[in-house]
Amino acid sequence: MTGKPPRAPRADARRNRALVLRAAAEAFATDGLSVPVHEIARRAGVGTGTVSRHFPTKESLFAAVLLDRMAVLTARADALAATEDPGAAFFAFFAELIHEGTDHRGLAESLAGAGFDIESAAVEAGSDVSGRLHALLKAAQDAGAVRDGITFADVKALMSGCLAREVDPADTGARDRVIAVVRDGLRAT
Amino acid sequence: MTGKPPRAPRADARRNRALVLRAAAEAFATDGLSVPVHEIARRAGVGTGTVSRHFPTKESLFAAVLLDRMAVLTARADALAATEDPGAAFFAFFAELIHEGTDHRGLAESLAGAGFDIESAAVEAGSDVSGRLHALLKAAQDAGAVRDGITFADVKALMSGCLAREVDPADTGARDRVIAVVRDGLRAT
Amino acid sequence: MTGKPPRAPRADARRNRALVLRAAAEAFATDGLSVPVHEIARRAGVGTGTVSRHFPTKESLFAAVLLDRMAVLTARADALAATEDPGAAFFAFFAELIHEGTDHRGLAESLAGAGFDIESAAVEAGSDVSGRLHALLKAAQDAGAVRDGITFADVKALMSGCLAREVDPADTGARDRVIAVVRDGLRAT
Amino acid sequence: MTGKPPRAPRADARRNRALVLRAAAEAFATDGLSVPVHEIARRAGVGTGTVSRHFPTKESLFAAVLLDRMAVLTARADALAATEDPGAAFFAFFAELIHEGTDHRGLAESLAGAGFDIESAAVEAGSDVSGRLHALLKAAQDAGAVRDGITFADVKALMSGCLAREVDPADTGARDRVIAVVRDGLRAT
DNA sequence: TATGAATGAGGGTTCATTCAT
DNA sequence: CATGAATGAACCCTCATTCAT
Repeated sequence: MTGKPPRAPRADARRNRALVLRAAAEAFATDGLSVPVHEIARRAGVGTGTVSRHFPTKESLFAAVLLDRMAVLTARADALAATEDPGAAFFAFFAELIHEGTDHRGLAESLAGAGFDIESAAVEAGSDVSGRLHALLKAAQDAGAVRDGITFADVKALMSGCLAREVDPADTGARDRVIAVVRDGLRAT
Repeated sequence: MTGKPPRAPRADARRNRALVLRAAAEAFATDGLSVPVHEIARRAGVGTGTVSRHFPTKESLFAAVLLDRMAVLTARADALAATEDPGAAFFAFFAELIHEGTDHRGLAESLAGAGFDIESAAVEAGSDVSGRLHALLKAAQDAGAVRDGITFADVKALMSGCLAREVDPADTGARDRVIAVVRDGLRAT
Repeated sequence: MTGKPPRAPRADARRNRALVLRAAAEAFATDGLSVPVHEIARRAGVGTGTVSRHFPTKESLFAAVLLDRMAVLTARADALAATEDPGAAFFAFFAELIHEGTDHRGLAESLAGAGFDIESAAVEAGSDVSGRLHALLKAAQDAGAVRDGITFADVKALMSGCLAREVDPADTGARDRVIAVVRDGLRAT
Repeated sequence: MTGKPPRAPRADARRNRALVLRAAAEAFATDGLSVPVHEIARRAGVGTGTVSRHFPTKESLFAAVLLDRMAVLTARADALAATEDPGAAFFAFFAELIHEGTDHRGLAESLAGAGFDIESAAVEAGSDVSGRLHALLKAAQDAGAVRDGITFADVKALMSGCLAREVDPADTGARDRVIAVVRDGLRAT
């Protein structure tokens, strides 16, 4: 009678998946994309096979790590999109993305073109932080809060600059300073 | 006495060194830091052993590649430092660095923290593009052309943003647009 | 006394055993011995643990698959042994074995010495198709229908030739042609 | 002046290549296709990388092993083709192929369809033992020494039978007995 | 008893570096 | 000095088997 509909995943499987995801996020952030899968498994306290079961390839694991963060960010973007000031919304989301990515060496590497393609990772998983950012940008431009001519690609590049490792992760002031520079530069003249 | 006075390198050795350096610059730029040493040797038309002889490690080869470019840039910085407008000098050098690094995937990766540490590579080789940029920055700040509080690290981060692969290398306009944003953001308020 | 009298297996256990056996036969035949146990479980619609419970190792599963077919063949051999013409009986059984094994990639691989040892698999399970074939061979030789000197091992080798994948499974003619060659070659001179 | 024409391989490289080839032939023969590359390297007394350098994939190594033997056989076939009796030539070559393959478990597995595809391995390397056998077969059929209707595929299947591991490699008599059966069966009626 | 998640050894391959030629 | 073959650790991934649920 129960047939074979995809049953809910077992509790331990879910827990391990989460453990792996957390360990991977940390490992990618700390050591970059070149961290061995083996090391991720070790940190998660599981066997390498368990990692592979949940995430068939290393790339898919990275995609999942990004997705995990992105889910939160997507929601945040939607909330901001509903506020009154498009310019403020865009810049707030921009800053949030930066703070999110801070310390994440893997993310920075991916943005820089080393290792995996970040955009395809996001697409693969169906997330759309990019889309949200794009929309917020357009709204801000329509409202005159961001100078015309600036493209979405430009914004992404500037983002990657704010995420650069040159900015001391422990130094919140530095991060904010760089963000401020970009923000002021983006404002309409 | 006859021991080991640093004899002048043989002519063929010098030529090979140059061949390797050129091939490496191209390879790192095109394929990123993960390009095999073997491939660099192939492009240079020499054996892998020759590469290793001149540059004991892959990292030292990358450092040498950077250094090579840096030598040119250092001279350019000195010329700019002698001009009248410190602000213009700084921004010109900044833009020049960006254009220099454009298309250089290895450089972008290194800036993003993937692979080798760019600063230690520079230090190792004794070059001082960083020092020049630092000095130009300071002069510009003293002249009130760059807002106070901005640190050298901030500038490097913003540079890496301008070098991000998101900016289409073929699209000069895009590159300049991003540079303009950063420049305007850096200007004193 | 209440210890462990070999209780009759539960109905669902028996059914699952049969499901696994059928799926395994198909899988081994189609994909060869290297088919993953996981895949067999999937085809059977059971968990991998269920497969392992009934057949502790992959090899024992393969042995069981062979045994299953062998049971039918043993009966057939006994029927043929009761007929009048020993030569005809032997050759008929020989052909039957070939047709049985046709298309069975796993069987062919096993005969060729890849993967599992077929003889020990049969012995392990107590089946005796080999014994039947052996007996029929001896009778045929005694009747002068098969040349002397031919051993049982020779016959098995020739069988494996008739089962070779070079013979197009879809081409009944080819199969029969090869069988005919072996039959004529085996006949007394 | 010498430019860069493919220079003759170094002496040690040639020696190692030969060592690997010999070790591989032995290993494949003894242990079958599933023998680890690592084990082949161990037997050859070289590192695993050396094996990979000479033979980029395991399959290419197997192909080379076959090719090595095939080169000899091709020459032998050509010699036989020049003799007077096409029937004798065909059967002699057939027997030679069998003796060649005797004991070679890897070859038998490949013929049985496990592991690598033997035909494509041969083709890849440009050898054409198959072609030679085919030609000898046709000539023998034209001369009336082999019954009509028999195809090349039939012959290959029967060959694989003669190579079956059931035939004790140490028992030359057994091998010859099986070959005789096939030969007599193939003769025109 | 059934499940399927977990295990972890082992697979083939790559590549920076060394060293005999 | 130049060469490029040799090295072998390390990589990611597969899968037969075990065991908690």
